[in-house]
This record gives sequence, C-alpha cells and structure tokens, in this order.
Amino acid sequence: MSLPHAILTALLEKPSSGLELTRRFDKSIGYFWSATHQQIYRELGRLEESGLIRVLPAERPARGQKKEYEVLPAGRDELAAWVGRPEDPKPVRDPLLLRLRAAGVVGTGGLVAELRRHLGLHRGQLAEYEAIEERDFPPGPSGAEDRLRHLVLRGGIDLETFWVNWLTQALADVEGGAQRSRSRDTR
Amino acid sequence: MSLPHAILTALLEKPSSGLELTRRFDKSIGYFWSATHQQIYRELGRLEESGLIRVLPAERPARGQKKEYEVLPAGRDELAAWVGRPEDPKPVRDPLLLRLRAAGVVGTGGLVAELRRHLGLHRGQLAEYEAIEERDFPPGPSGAEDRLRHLVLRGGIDLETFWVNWLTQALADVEGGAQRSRSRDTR
DNA sequence: CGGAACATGTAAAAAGTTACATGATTAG
DNA sequence: CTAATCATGTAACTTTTTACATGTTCCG
Repeated sequence: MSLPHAILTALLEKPSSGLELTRRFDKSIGYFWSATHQQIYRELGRLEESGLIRVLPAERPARGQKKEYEVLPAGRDELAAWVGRPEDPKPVRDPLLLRLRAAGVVGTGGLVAELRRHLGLHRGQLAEYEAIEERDFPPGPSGAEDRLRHLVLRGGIDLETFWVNWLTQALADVEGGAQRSRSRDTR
Repeated sequence: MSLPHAILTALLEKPSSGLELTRRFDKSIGYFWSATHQQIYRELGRLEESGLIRVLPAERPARGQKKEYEVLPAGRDELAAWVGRPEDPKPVRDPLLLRLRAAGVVGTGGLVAELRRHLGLHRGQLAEYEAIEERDFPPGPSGAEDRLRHLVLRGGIDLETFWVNWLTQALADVEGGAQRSRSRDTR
C-alpha cells in the first residue's frame, strides 16, 4: 500500500494541489509510481483525515477552487518509518510474458506486430529517461538526495534496457523460428 | 484483464481442477502471473458461465469433490484473439524505487538492510530460474512451444539479473554515500 | 457571453487480498 | 476416531480503473 507514501513524498518535495500532484504523477514520480487524479483526490482526503497532511491556510474551500496541501510532522514520521519497513517484492505479473506463453499453445497470430509495437514504446521511454539523465545528472560529485534520485532514474533506464534487449531477442527468435518452420514445411 | 487468459492457457496445457491450477500458479505459470486460489475459483466460475470452459463429465458436483475443467473451442478462440490484441505495457509501479525516492527527502534509515534483503531474495529467484533453464532447456534445436517457453523463462532470468545488478549498485552507492557524508561530517 | 482549460470531485465496476467456512478422503 | 490434507468455496475489504458530474477562471 504505497500510494499514500508516494503522495507524502511528492508533497514533501513540494506542497501542491490535487491537480498539480496529478501532473507530477504523469512525469517524474509517475515514472515509478503511477496514479490517476481520482486516486489522488481520494487519498488526499484520507491523509488529511488521518492528520498526516493539511490544507494550507488562506483557502477558499469550495468545489472548483484550488486547495494546496502540505505534510505535517506526523506525515513525515510515517514516511520515514515506511522507508525502512520490510516489504517483500510483489510477484511478477506481466501480460506480455503471459501472452508469449499462451502463443505456445494457440499460435503466434498477431503477436509479432505486438512485440514490435512494445519494442518501439520501450525504446521511446528509454530515450526519454536518457535525456533526463543527461539534463539533470551531469557527472561529478552530488548531494545525497541527487544521488538517490539518480539511482532511481538508473533503475528506470536499466529496466527499459532490459525490455528493449529482451524484445529484440524475442522478435529474432519468433521470426527466425517461423522461418525455420516454413523452410521445414517446404522442404 | 489477463487472469482469465492465464487460466485458459494453463487449462490448455493440461485440464485441471481448481486446486491443481492453484499449485501451478505457485510455480511455472506463477513466475509471470500470480494468482490465489480464491481468484482462481471465482474466475473458473465466470469462465464456465461464459461458455469458454466446462467441467469434465463423470463428476460428482459437490463441495469438497474434485472438479476438472477443460477448455472449449470458444475458449481457445478467445485466447488466440487475445494473444495478438494490442495492449499497452502498464506503467511501472515499484515500491522499492519509490522508497528510494522517499529516502531522498526523509533519510535512508533502515533502507540499507531492506535493500540487502531484497538483493538476497532476487539472487535466490535468479538461481531458481537458472536451475530450471538448465534442467528444462538443454542446448540444441527445439520446437516452437519450447522456444517460446524458454523465451519467457529468459525474460524472468533477465529481469532478476536486472534487479541483482541494480540493487548491488544501489547498495554500493548508498553505503558509499553514507561513508562520504560521515567523513565529511568528522572533518 | 461562450468555450477552453482549470480544478475538484462522485459513482460504479473490476480486480486483488485476507480471513474464514465446509465437506471429503486418507493415514495412523 | 481423529487429525491432517485435499478440495471447493463465501464474505468482507481494499485498491484500481473507468465514466461521469460540477464548478471556476480566463481569453477572445
């Protein structure tokens, strides 16, 4: 259950309104924890009720009016405790790997196009991450926060690199295999 | 929504009862699509209702009695269509990357132990996958189904390798950084 | 004023998780 | 007979997703 902690982190980095948070969950934070605005508004309500965050004063609390939140000490404490709390990695659940397995029993119809499409998407994401790395993390000494953020970005880069390499190999294999089957058939 | 397709794939590979499926979702299939027995029983009910699978005849349909399911032609068709159906990769949502980012704002208390623990878990999983690869996929020519299964296993291996490498680097970085901070502090 | 963009929300459905309930079979 | 294991389920809850609803501000 990490959404509240994602929001606490984002708000500590910079107090924001729901919509501003939504935008940040489409970019930086969203690169490793995605969330929609519905999730965010609901969770903001819960966090406020639990006393972990509060609305910044001087607010007109009405629908359609901007509400800025900031983290209270209790919220910071909760986040600090969560950072070191043991939590096992979730078992993998990847539809593309599953589809490959399914293709083993019902055939690869249409799957090659889908693999190619995913390869393109992952290549695009990788390029985006690498541009960010070049822009935000020049070589040389850096503070603790910057090093941690760079490490997270590195995670994203390495993960996309894995996908690009694996998909490339998968395509070569599936297409090559299809070819081998054809040549066997025609022999 | 891939659980029904995971079950169809498993049932095509071998007709099974709910509990047998549960066990297989703890092993082979579960390596890339996990599911609990509650999910499986509920989904088996739905799939039967939709006419994609059926209970094998010669059954005593009572509580506590084994019920074996098999895939009907409609189920196979649905699975074949799903294999090529476009579906974007889900955005990444990883608690560990998030915790690293959070550590940037509230400090790394307890996180190093957690990173080390995860490194151990991923090393274990990697070893398990590699043992399976050695046992089930000896070098040499192989059929289409085997090649696809091997490809999926390769995905698991590469993914765990990514985690092992990234965690190793993260640990070196976080501990090294802490050391640098300490030596700066004491200067 | 009218429409676009901003901003916050509600409702319902689907998927996943956790805890518990119940009957059948088998080994000691 | 009784405990363990096999086997199938129910119930309650949480999380995520999708679709919709409503009000505000600003620009032309």
